[in-house]
Amino acid sequence: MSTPRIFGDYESKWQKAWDEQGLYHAAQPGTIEAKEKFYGLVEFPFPSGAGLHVGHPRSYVAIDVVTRKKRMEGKNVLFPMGWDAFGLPTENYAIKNHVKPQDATTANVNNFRRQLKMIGFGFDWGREVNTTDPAYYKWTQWMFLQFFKSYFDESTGRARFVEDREAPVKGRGERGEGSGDTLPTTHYPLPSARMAYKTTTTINWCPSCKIGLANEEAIGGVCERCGSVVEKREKAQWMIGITKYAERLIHDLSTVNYLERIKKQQIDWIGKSEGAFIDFKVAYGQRLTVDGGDAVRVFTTRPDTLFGVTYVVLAPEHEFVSKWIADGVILNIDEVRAYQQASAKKADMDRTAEGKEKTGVKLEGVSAINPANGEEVPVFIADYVLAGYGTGAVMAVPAHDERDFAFAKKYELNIVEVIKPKRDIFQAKYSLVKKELESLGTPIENPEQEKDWQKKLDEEFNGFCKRVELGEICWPHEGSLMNSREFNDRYSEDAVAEITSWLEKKQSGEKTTNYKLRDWIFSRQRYWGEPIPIVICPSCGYVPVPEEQLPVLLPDVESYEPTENGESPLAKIREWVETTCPHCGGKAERETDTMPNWAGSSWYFMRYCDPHNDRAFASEEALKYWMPVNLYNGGMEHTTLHLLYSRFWHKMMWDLKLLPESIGPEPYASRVSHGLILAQGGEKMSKSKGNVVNPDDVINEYGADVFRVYMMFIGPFDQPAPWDVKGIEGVKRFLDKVWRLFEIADSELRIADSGLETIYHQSVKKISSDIETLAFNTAVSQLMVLTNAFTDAGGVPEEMVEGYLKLLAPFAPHLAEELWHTLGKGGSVHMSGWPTYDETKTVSASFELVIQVNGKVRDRIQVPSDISEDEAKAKALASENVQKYLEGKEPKKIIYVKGKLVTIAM
RNA sequence: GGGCUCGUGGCGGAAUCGGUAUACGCAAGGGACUUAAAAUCCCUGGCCCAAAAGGCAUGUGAGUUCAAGUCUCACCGAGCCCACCA
Repeated sequence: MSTPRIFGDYESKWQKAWDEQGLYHAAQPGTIEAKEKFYGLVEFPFPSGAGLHVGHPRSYVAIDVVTRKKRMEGKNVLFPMGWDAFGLPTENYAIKNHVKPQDATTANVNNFRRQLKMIGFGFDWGREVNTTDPAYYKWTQWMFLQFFKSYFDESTGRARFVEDREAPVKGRGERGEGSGDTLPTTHYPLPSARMAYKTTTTINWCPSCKIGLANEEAIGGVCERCGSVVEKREKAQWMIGITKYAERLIHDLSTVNYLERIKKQQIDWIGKSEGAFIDFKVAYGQRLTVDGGDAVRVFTTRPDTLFGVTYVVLAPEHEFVSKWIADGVILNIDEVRAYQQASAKKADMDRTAEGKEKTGVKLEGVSAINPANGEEVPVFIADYVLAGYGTGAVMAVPAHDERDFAFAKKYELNIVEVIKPKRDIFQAKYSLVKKELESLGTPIENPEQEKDWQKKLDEEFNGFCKRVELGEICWPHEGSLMNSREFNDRYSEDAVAEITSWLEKKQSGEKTTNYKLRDWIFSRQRYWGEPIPIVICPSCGYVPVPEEQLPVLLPDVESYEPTENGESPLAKIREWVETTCPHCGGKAERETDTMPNWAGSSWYFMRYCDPHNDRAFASEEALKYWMPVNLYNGGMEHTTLHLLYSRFWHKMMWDLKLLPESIGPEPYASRVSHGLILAQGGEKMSKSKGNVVNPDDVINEYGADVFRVYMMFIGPFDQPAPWDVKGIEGVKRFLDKVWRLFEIADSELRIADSGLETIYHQSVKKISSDIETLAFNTAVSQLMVLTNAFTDAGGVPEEMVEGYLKLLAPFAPHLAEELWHTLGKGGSVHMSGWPTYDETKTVSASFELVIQVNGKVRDRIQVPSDISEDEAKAKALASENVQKYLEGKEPKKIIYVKGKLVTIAM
C-alpha cells in the first residue's frame, strides 16, 4: 500500500462502482430481495442557484449513516432523494436573468445532484423525483381534485367523497369519467364544506413578491421570503380545510415518535383553547333590548368571569361595524371610520413599533346586554382584538385580563372583580372562628360541636354558590389588577362548566373549542407552480378538469412578472385561459392561480414508494410495503409548515381511502431534527457576511469521507454547531491514521492480545447503540478510541479486521470499501452484515475499584471483575490510606457499587 | 410578556440508573526524527502548592443523599420559538 490518501481517485472509483452494482437499489415488494423494509427520509432540497449549503449534508449524512447500518443488518432500505423545485426564488431568478424557470431548475438540479453524488450518499437515484416534472405534478393536481370532490363528514370525523353519499369510491387512479358528483359544482361561492374550496378572504399580500401568503408564511406581519411588510387584501382564494383536522392533528401526535419539542411546537401552532361563545344582545339608541336584533357573539376561555364584564370590544373589521354605520345607528360615524382606516394601515406596519399601547373608539348609540345579569355595557372597537381569531369580538373583563385592564384604565371604564365560590375561603373563615373560640378558653373538643360548625359552613358555602348562579355576586373592585397567582388560584373548572351549562339553558351561549390554526390558503398568483386544475364556467361554476386531461401543463410564457392587480401571469395567456367547460361544453376559463410550493412536498414521500407509476401516484402494494416512513429528519423551521401540511395531506388521502388502511393515518413513525451549522465563531452563515462554507471546496481539499466524518463529529446532532477549520484537520488525521493502521496490518503483524478484545466489543456495542439514538458524535469518538487502541497495539488483530471496517463503513464508506478490497475481501463492505458483540466480553477481567471515605476518593486498587461484595469491602478497609482516615473508628455504613466503588461513611 | 432548551477546561464537547468530572477532538507547551520544513511519533496539561500529601473546582446560593454536572427550590446569564390568541 502506498502513502495515505484519504481523498482522490478511490472515492469516485467506488461511487461509480456502487452505481453500476445498484448497491443502493431499493427492491420493490413482490421481488425476491424485498425483505423487511426500512424507509429513511430526509427533506428534499429546493435546488437554489447558490448550490448546496453545508447545512444540507448534516441531515443527509446522519440518515445515510443510519440507513447504511440498516442495510448492513439485512434490511431492504429505501433512502431516496429528489427536488422540491417549484417556488419563488427560481421564478425571481428567471425574471432577473431572462431565462425560463424550467431551464434554471434543470441547471440547478444538475448542480445539486453533482454535489450530492460527490459526498457518496446511499441514495437510490433510480427513484429521484422532481415536483416540477409534469409526470409528478399530474398527481399533485389529481390529489387537489380529490380534495375538491370531497367534504368533511362531521359524523365520522373523516373526509369522504361527495359521491360517496350514493356510490362507493373506486380505487386510486380509477375514478374515470362520469363519476357522479352529487354536490353540485354550480354553487357559487362553493360551500366551504368541501376540503378544497374557493372563497373571498382577507389575505396577507406581499407587495414585493406580489403574492398572497399563507398565515404560516406571514409570521409577524412580514413576508417569510423577502421580509417585506405584508398588507391585507380581499381576494378570492382556493383554501384547504385543515382546521377540520385540527383535533386529529393534535391527537394523533400521541401515536408517533417525534422529538418532544416538535410535538409541542405543532400543538402550540394549532393553538387549541376550550371556552364558550356568548351572545350579547345589542341595544340601539334609546331602545334597551331588541328581540330578534343583532347579537354580538364573543369567544372566551373564561365564561366564569361573565359577571365581571364591563364593556364589549369588536375588531375594527367586524362586519357589524359597517352594518351599523349603514343602518345609521352609530352616532360618531366619522370617528369610527377614521379609526377603521388607521388600524387597516397599522396592520401594514410593524405592530410592535407602537408598543402595546391600546387604542379604541366607543361606538356611540350602541350598547350590549350582558346575558347573565341584563346589565347594559358600552361597545368599543379596538385593534387589540384580532379579526381572525375566535369571533372577532370579546367581552372585556378588566379585573381578570391584563389587556382589558390596560384598556379600561385608559378609557376610565368600570373594573368589576368576580369572586369565585371557593371552598377554601370558607375553610379559612371556619378556622379563624375556631381559633377565636379557643382563645376565649372554650376549646372545641366535642365532636358534635365540630360537626355542627362544618354543617353551618357547608350551608353558607352552598348559599354563596347559589348567589353566583343568580348573578348576584360581583361587586366593584377598586384595587388594581390581581397578580397572576391570585388569578389562577381563583380559577375553577367547575365554575366554567357551571356557567356554560347555565348559558346553554338560557340559549345565550354555548361551549366551544377554538383553534388558532386557519384554513390553508392554497392559491398563489404566480407562474412557477402547479396550475390548479379547475375550469370556471359561467353557468356551471367551478368544474374540475377531467382526470384523463391531467396534467394541466404550465404553458410557455414570454414574461413571468406577476401583474400589478394581483393576477397570475397565466391570466395574460388568453389561448391558455380560454377553454370549454367539461360539464356543459360552453365557453369557460381556466383557473389561473397556481399552488403553493408546499403542495408538491406534501406527498413526495408517497411518490418515492413507486416513482415511475403512470397509472397512479403509487401502487397500493408499494404504499402498503413502504409506508409509513420509519425515520424522517428535517429542520425545525418546517415544523409548522411542511410537517403539519404533509401530515394533514396524508390524513385526507387516508380518509378518502386513497392510501391503504393498514398504514394508518400518520405518514412518519418518527421525526427528528438537526441543529444548524453555524459559521466559524458561532454566527449564522449568510451570503452577506461572506462566511458561507461551500461543500465543494471542502470535498476537493479533504475528500468526502473526511467531510462526512467531520459532519458527524462536529457536535450533538440536534444542536447547532459552529464550523471549525481546525476540527476538520483533526478528522483528516484520524482517517490517515486508519489508513496507516492497515499498512502495518498488511505487513503481517498479528496481534494476539486479549486486552483489545474488551475494547473491541465495547466499541461494537457503543457504536451500534449510538447510531440508533443519533449520537453520532460519540460514535465517531468511540471509533477514534478503538483506532488509538489498535495503533498502540501495533495493528488490528485478524479476527477484528472485518468488524472494524464494518463499524467504519457507514461513516467513511469509501475508505472502508477501499480497505475491504485491498485486504482481498469479496463483495462490498456495505452489504457484509453488521458486526455483533459478546456482552460478556465487554467487561474486562479486572477493574479499578475506587474507595471513598465520606464521599471523597481516598484510594484506587486493581481488583478482578468477579470480586464479591464482601471481598471488595474487605480490600477497601485494608487499604493503608483508608485506614488513615478511619482513625481506628468503626465505620457507620459501607456501600458497594458493583464494578465501580466502595464507599465508607463515618 | 409567555413557552422551550441550556450554562462543564483556552475552544467544540464526553459523562446509561445519582457512583472515579473533564472521554474524544482542537488549540498550546516541551521533546524525537530531519540540513530544514511538512508529515509522523512521544511527553505535559482544570485551579492552588516547589513537590508529595492535601484542598478547591461543572453559572450563583441553599436543600436532599454515604455520594449531586445529574434530583429539588431560589437567583443570575445565554439561546431559540411564539408573541395583543380573549
